[in-house]
Amino acid sequence: MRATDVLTIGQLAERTGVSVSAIRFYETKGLITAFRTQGDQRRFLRADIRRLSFIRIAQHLGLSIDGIAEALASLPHGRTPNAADWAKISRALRAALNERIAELERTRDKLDGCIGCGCLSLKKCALYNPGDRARALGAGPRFVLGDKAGPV
Amino acid sequence: MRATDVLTIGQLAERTGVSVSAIRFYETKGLITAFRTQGDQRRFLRADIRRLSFIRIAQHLGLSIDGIAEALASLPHGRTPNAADWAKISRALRAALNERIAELERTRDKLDGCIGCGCLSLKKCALYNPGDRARALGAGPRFVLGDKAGPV
DNA sequence: TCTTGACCTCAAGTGAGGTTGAGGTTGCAT
DNA sequence: ATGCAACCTCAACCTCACTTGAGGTCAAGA
Repeated sequence: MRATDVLTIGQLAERTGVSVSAIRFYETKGLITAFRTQGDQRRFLRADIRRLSFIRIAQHLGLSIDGIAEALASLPHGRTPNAADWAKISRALRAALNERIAELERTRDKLDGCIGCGCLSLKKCALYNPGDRARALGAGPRFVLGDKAGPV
Repeated sequence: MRATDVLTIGQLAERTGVSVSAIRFYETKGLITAFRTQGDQRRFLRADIRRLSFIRIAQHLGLSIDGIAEALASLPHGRTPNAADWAKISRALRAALNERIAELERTRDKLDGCIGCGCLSLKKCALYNPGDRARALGAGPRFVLGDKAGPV
C-alpha cells in the first residue's frame, strides 16, 4: 500500500470540504470507518472520499444520518466498493430525488389552485391535509431510500 | 363580533392540526398574534387559521421560522389580510417552490451524469462543488422568499 | 533532541423547532 | 357555587447535526 493510498483525517477533510469534527462525528454514527495507527490516529482510504461525497449529496437531498446509514448498508462489506456499487446506490438516490421533486410539483399545483380562491385553509383546502403532516414535521424533509411514505 | 369569530387556542389547534404548544411558540417568534381576555387567555381571529396554514405550507417547503416571518411581513398591518393579499404572498411561495424544484432537477441531472462514471467525487465531480456548500449545510433546505442565494 | 502542528478523547455547547411538566388560574356547564 | 377541562407562565427537556474547548499525545522537520 503506497503512502498516497492512506489519508489522515485532516487530508480527508481538506479533499472533501467536510470538517474534521464532522468526519469524527460520522464515524461515531457508523457512516464511515477508519483504521488506526499505533499512536491511535485515524487513517482513511482514498475510497472514503467517495463515501463522504455520497453522504454529503444524500444530506443535501434531505436524508437523515440514519437514512444515509441505511443506504450505505447496501454497499459490500469487506471490500472496497467499486464503480458499479456506487452506480447502484446512486440510482436509489435518484429515485428518492424524483419522488421529492414529484411531491413538490404536486404541492405547487395545489398552490396554483389555491391562489385563485385565496383560501389557504388547512383541512378544507387540498393543499394541506392532515395525512401529510407526518411528512411535514421535523427540521427539513425526511425520507429514506426505498421508503415511499417516509418514517412513521 | 360574533362568538364564532374568535377562537381559543385549543379551537385553533383543533382546526389547523397545529399543536397548542406550537401555536404559542409561533407567537413568541412573532409569526402570529393573539389578543387576550381579561383572564389573560389568548383569543384568535378566524383569519389566523389561514395564517397558520401559510406557516405550515411554507415550512413544508423548507423555509425557516425567520424566513416565514419575513414573508408574512409583506402582509398588510392593521387590517385582516384579504384573499388578494394571500394570493400575492402565495405567488411568492410558488416562486420559491419552483426554484427548489429546479435545484433538485439540476442535482438529478448531474447525478445521472455521475452514475455512468461512478465518480461521485467531491470537488472533482460536477455534482458537488464547494460553492454549493453554504446551501447544503444545516438541517434541511433553507431558503428565503425572494432571496435567490439563500441566507448568508 | 526539541518544537510545533496535527492528532486524540470526552464533555459541554449551539440553534432550530418545538414538547413536557409543575404549579397556578379561568370560564363554562350544571 | 362548584367542578373541572382548558387555559396560563416559565423552565427544563428533546432530537438533529454538528462545533468547541480542555487537557493530553503523536510525528515529522530543523
